[in-house]
Amino acid sequence: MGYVDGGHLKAFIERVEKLEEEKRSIGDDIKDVYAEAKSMGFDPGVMRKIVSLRRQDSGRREEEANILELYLQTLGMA
Amino acid sequence: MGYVDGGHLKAFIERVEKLEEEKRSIGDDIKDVYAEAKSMGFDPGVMRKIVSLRRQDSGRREEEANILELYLQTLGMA
Amino acid sequence: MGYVDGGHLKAFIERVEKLEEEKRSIGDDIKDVYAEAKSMGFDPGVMRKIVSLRRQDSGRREEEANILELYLQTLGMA
Amino acid sequence: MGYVDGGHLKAFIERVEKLEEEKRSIGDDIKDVYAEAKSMGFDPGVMRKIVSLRRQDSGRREEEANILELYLQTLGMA
DNA sequence: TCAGATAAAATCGCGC
DNA sequence: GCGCGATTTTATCTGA
Repeated sequence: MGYVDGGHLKAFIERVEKLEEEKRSIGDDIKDVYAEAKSMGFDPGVMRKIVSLRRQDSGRREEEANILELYLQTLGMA
Repeated sequence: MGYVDGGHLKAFIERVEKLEEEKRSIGDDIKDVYAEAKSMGFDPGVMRKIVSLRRQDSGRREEEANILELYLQTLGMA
Repeated sequence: MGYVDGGHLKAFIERVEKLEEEKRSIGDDIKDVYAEAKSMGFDPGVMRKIVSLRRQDSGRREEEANILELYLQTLGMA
Repeated sequence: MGYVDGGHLKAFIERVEKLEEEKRSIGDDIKDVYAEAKSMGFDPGVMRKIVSLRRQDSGRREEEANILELYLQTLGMA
């Protein structure tokens, strides 16, 4: 122990950093969309709520599917 | 008063949702990189710390470190 | 700058640590409840899902109230 | 098969929810302490770091710090 | 600039 | 012991 393959480590770190940069860039794009919408008279706060509610909806649907499956498993095990 | 252009609103919402989906996808890619690194013997926890350290603006980091140092000394922990 | 009231700082830190200890203790109590339920034949996984869904429900109700208020404000401003 | 004792289940769920409510309440208390400290001129961010440092098991902290150091040296960042 | 809300990151704990 | 998911904590962002 004590040896580290610096070349590989560096490559991994840089891949992560590149991906994080892309992610940040998309985050900026999202902000731009809200700004553009706002400039056209839409309320960004309301828009964010809508997006959030729609996200929760799909999340909840998934959860419900999961719990259904769990119930079936539980019954199947009994 | 009270009129909302639903067509434009819908388009904006969908653009945001598409971008958020891409963002999530990149997040998954990042997880994959860490997993791959781990499978080669690297410690993902430490790698994350490195990425985090590099991400922080060094100026602010030093500033905060100084305050922390001061507090620790005050508490007799340094 | 450079002076820190160590007495007050220490007191605050200790208050936080005491509260965190209580929080951890309650977390343990929760685990105990699940364990007890499991010993009586209930499925902890299913129970957690139920608790989670009920929590989401109240959260969603709040969010819907928020968005309603936002809409009203938006209309009131128009 | 398929029978569930709803009375007991409901009781367990409610015990969990009550405990979770208490936990949330203590979380709020902690936030209050930080707010009060801030109002007296302390830096909450730094205070959180101190609490975090004290919480960490020092043995494990040293272990991880060593690996981090090794990686940083390998990358030429140390 | 600050508080409050939102989202991201790190950590923790469970089940497999 | 490992991955996965939930929780918690941190950081960012928005609006006052």
